[in-house]
Amino acid sequence: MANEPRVPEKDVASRETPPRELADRLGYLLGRTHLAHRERADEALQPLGLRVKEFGALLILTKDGPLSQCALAARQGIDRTTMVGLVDELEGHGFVERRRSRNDRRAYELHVTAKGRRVLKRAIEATVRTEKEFLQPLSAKERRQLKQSLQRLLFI
Amino acid sequence: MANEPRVPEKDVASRETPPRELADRLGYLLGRTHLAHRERADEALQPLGLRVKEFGALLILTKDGPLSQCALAARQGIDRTTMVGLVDELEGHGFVERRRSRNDRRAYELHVTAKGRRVLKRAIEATVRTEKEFLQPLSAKERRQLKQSLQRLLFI
DNA sequence: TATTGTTATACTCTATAACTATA
DNA sequence: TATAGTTATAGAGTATAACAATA
Repeated sequence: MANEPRVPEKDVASRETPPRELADRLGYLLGRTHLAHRERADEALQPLGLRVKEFGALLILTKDGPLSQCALAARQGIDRTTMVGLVDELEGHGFVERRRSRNDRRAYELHVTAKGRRVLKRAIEATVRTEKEFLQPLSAKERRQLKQSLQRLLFI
Repeated sequence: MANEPRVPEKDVASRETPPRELADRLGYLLGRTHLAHRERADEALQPLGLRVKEFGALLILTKDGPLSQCALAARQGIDRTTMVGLVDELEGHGFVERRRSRNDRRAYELHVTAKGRRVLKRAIEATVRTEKEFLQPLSAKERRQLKQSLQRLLFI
């Protein structure tokens, strides 16, 4: 059975008075920035029938697919039992096809459909636009440095 | 009744292969960085009987208290029904006291105890240390710029 | 025996609705 | 009527345990 939550969340970013005591703590800044950005990204993806998690799955499958559900789950860092519902939803929208693998008949090969590729293209455009708008307050140089710093923190 | 979850989460930051397709997307970078940092912060706070949310509450109460539960909830951007359990936990540890307000006998005044102030001092030290370790890969200038950029994105 | 996909189940987090006591 | 705190409840998200089919 597919998950069908799709409930519009409250605007977390604007519903509270910013606590001055926390405004200089890295954890607070990261958390609030992440939340604010994800809200806008989900908003931009909603008309396409995607959320950020499904967008990520579609992106990975398109670049590196076909993959099994287990392999995809590992790539996204989620449990394989959670992946069932995620693929149900992608398949329900016609973005992905489950094909039994010839080599290993326990596993599926997840194939992105033509419709899936079309929606991914639009989703990429939408999220690139969101990112640009979100980074508006920063100069081009500051944007580059922000992303570089985050990458260094993650991948070093 | 107080919440007593306190379940050690999996190490989300290290359990997956970084998908190259996502490594340049702002949303992915913010999400992973936030998660990785919060894991370390929760780890550092756990011996003190705190998690990041309770740490924030204690911080706000110490700087701007006494506050009512509603006022504190508004400051933290959470629901007042959720605040009940949070204060239960803080009171259970002896970090905070509920005193009936004289002016408005429906409301409490939340007072930080001496024990609460002691633990907050240690919690601040622990999280400052965590932040420093986390930002290690960056130069002093890069750290300043990272936090400044995040603040600009949030508060402008 | 181990692994893939699946279901049932449970746990965490959080919010809504409804209650009480005060205002 | 409205608000502070509380409880019961429900929903969303995600994980663990157990199962069938296959390796």
